[in-house]
Amino acid sequence: MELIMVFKALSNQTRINILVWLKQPHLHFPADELKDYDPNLGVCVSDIKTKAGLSASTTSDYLSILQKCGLLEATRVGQWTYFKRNEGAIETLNKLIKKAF
Amino acid sequence: MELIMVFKALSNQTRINILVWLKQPHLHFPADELKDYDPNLGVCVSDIKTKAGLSASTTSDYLSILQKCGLLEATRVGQWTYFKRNEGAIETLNKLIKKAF
DNA sequence: CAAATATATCGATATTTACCGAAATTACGA
DNA sequence: TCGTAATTTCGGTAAATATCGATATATTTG
Repeated sequence: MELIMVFKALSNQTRINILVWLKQPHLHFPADELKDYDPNLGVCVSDIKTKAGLSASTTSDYLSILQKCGLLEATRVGQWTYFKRNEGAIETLNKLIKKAF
Repeated sequence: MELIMVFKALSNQTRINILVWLKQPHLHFPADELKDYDPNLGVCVSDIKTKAGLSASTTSDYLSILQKCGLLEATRVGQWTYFKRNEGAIETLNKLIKKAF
């Protein structure tokens, strides 16, 4: 995990929000608004797009940025891509930050 | 402390380095290369500039960015400005990150 | 297979950031 | 008070990031 990549990923309010929303999906994505949700897989791109109020392309970009630095994991199921937090990586990040700083 | 400001400040390798260097100044700024060092005040801009290999203006910019988001503290003594880590803020940051993510 | 849906990728433009050198500011010392 | 040193501020240019719409790629379904 590249600390600087993580910090770049997190220097955008929407990307911070996505990480927070995905901590408790049921809280931030009301069930009746969710097109698709599987606790094991996470939330699909469209639902995050709607919540963030961004275009599909930007949303896809953001999720990809968060994934590439390790904070999110993606699972493709049919036409959907579900994203969820990589809790292990987030814990590692906390330790890294505590150690480095 | 604005989390996003901190992340922006840290999305630059040199600024990350500065924070790490200032954790143990004696280790990263050999005594015989230090123009000025006071454990209570920190390290002066010129010494950080030399270590970072950047221009004076960029170094000043970077230090100011780190200071504005709360990670560093500055003390002006005569013609020198000494910078040191704000350990309290860094601890707060760790807690904030742990809580938010 | 054709149409529809979800997502990803590809330019394109606007904004932000990275850095620099020059100039301004402040402090010191002869 | 003049010259020198340390730092900051001020433009300026180059590179990176933000964000979009259009297009491309899968996948599902009629």
